[in-house]
Formats: sequence, structure tokens, C-alpha cells
Amino acid sequence: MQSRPKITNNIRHLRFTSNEMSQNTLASKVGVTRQTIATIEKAKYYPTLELAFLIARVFNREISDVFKFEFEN
Amino acid sequence: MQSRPKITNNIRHLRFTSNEMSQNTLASKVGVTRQTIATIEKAKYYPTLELAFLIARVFNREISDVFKFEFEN
DNA sequence: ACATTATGTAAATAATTTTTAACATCTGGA
DNA sequence: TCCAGATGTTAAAAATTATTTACATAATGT
Repeated sequence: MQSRPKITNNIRHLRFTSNEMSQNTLASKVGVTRQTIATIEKAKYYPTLELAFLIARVFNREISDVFKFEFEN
Repeated sequence: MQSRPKITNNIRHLRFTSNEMSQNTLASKVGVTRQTIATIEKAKYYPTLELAFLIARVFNREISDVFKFEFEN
């Protein structure tokens, strides 16, 4: 993997529409630290496939509903 | 992330039904080395979300069609 | 005013993924 | 037979993701 296409996510929005779930609550549901959630929300780096699956499951969504890959062409 | 649930994939099957695409060809299409594809096919480790998206796109599939998360419970 | 909760951010370290290089076997075709 | 392509595997190094600790601000409620 070289270039680094953009992956956006709507975790923040999903948290607030899920009974205003805090970063902390989401973090413990998927077994990571709060900072990991915060950093992923801000898209400073991309989660592993495993973590992406876990997060999507918390919100009862598909990965592709939570994370959007921006294909440039 | 701690426990390590299982994620399986059908990359190998998709390669063969896609004009018998070799590991090498898939690797260069997504910009990684052949060894990375081989190791992911054997599920020795899980790809990043980014690589998962790229692989799914090569086969015109959704991530959830290529990778299956085994939820225990 | 004080305590608590939520969030932002940074730095060092740990863990995992990816690369590179090497060598192996197997198969098909020239 | 010989060569090339495809795949398996291993080991060390590089790159990326995740953890931990720490300190910061803002908002809310008592």
C-alpha cells in the first residue's frame, strides 16, 4: 500500500444518534482506548479491518455504512 | 483491541473466478507485495481497512462480501 | 466553587501489518 | 530438459496502528 486514499467515517454522528454514546463507552465496547476512537474519528489514521468490523457492529451497520472510501477515479 | 476474533476471506476463490488472477496481479493492482496477499489469504494476519477496501474493489464487491467476521456470541 | 464527564492532543512505547529478500516446490510449455 | 510463472514460507527491517500516561479545555450538575 503506498498512495493513501482517503477513508472518511461517520462514527461521531453514529455515536450521537445512538443514545449519545461517549467515546469512552464506544471504546470499551470494542476493547480499545478512548484515544484510539478519538484518533480514528478525526481520521488521523485508519483502523484495522478487525476494529472496523467491531465498530460497525456496535451500531448495527455494515462497514461500508460507517466508513467511506474515496476512490479518486 | 485485544481478544482477536476470526476474520475469514474468500480472496483465493475470487481470484480464480476473476480470470484466474494471480497473487502477483492482485498485489500490483492494490499496490502491495505478493507476500502480503499470500499472508492475508492464509489469514495469518488481518489487512488494514484501507487494503480491505482496495481488494474488495478489484473484485467489484463490498468488504463484507470478501471478508467475514466470525462473531462469537 | 467544586467535582465529574467528555473531548482534544502530544509523546513515548508496544503491537501489528507490510516490505524486502531469499529459497523452496510444483506445473506447463518451448 | 530447461525455463518461466505461480505459490509457500521464513526472517529481519520498516511502516503503521494502538496503548499508555499525561495534561489541557469545556460543559454540566450539585
